Amino acid sequence: MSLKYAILGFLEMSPLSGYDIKKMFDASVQFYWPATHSQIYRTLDQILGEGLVTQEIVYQTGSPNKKVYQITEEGKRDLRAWLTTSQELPTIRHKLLVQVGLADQLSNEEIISLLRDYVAEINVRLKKYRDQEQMSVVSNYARTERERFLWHTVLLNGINLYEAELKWATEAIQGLQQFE
Amino acid sequence: MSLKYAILGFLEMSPLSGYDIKKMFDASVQFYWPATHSQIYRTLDQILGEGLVTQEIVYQTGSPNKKVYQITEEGKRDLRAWLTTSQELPTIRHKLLVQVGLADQLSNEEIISLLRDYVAEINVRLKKYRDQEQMSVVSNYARTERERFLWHTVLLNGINLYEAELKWATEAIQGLQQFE
DNA sequence: GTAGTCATGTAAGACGTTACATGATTCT
DNA sequence: AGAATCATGTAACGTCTTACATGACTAC
Repeated sequence: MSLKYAILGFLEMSPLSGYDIKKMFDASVQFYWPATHSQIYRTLDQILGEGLVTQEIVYQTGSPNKKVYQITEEGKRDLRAWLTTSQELPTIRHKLLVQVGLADQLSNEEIISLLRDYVAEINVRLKKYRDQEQMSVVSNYARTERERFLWHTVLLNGINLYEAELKWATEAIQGLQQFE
Repeated sequence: MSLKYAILGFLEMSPLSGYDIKKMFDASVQFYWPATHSQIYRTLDQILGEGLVTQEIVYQTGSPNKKVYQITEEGKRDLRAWLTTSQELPTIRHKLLVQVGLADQLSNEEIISLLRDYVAEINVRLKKYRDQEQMSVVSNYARTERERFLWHTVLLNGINLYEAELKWATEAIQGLQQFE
């Protein structure tokens, strides 16, 4: 149930509709906490039931009506409690590693092809991270210098991680060549 | 459905019971593809129905009877097809990063405490990886030099990854100190 | 005696993905 | 004419986790 807290975290900055929240996910936490709109709408219903948010229907002409959510005092307390609780290490389900571990029945070319595809996808991902860094999507929301620093720290994590993967993959390709 | 292929991969090395498979998961892929026994038994039932494995009941005295599974030709074909298919980048759901992104409402001490706990858990994890490297659990199963290399490559991935995380976390702690 | 290993399973619930469904407005 | 944006939702399905359930044997 971290989706719940990510949503509460955004609502703590300002009241938002489900649609707005989805956009904020895509513009920021997308890569380390993806969420679909169905998930978001369901979770909003749930936390509304728990009294962590209130809902206000905004009638619009030209665009569809929307439901704007606001965090309650109870929601803030709940969020704060979660934010100060240490979490367990993330579990990564890494298909490529499963493949590499079982790959002795493949040819070198086949394994290298898997690794090269991985490298290519990582480069795409890294570019997205660097674009985010440039555009500073997040700066629009960040209210303090410290908050900007925190978001930047989060971004750096992704860049570091994928650079480490890149290094690993190229070394693996090189190492494989001894089995020609 | 990668669990299915991880299981087929193990069965490709030798016939095994569900219990054996669970032990092999824990001794090798544990950190990048965890699985519980309920998941494994259900998946075995499923792939038995698909004709990818055959089942033989081994009656024992002293220990409970067991069901030993063997991969079929169809299973081997299916496995091979999956092994040569490029997978999408793994999605990591990283709670700590969600917390850090929303952490501006916390004090420096509170954030640093989160990061320190993270560092501590990573050190535990790294130790497990290094033990695996020493004990070479996998060497017992590896039939060729190349297979040993592949398993080692997989292990290295984890070590690289967590070392990158360690570096990131210590830098984050340092960076935070400018907001005293 | 009590904890651990061997060995299997079921059931409920939490969480996530994909597809289906609608409909006005605006931009190209 | 077609695509994108705004805006919400439901339903089915797939996957994963946790708890419940049993029972003999072995080692301390």
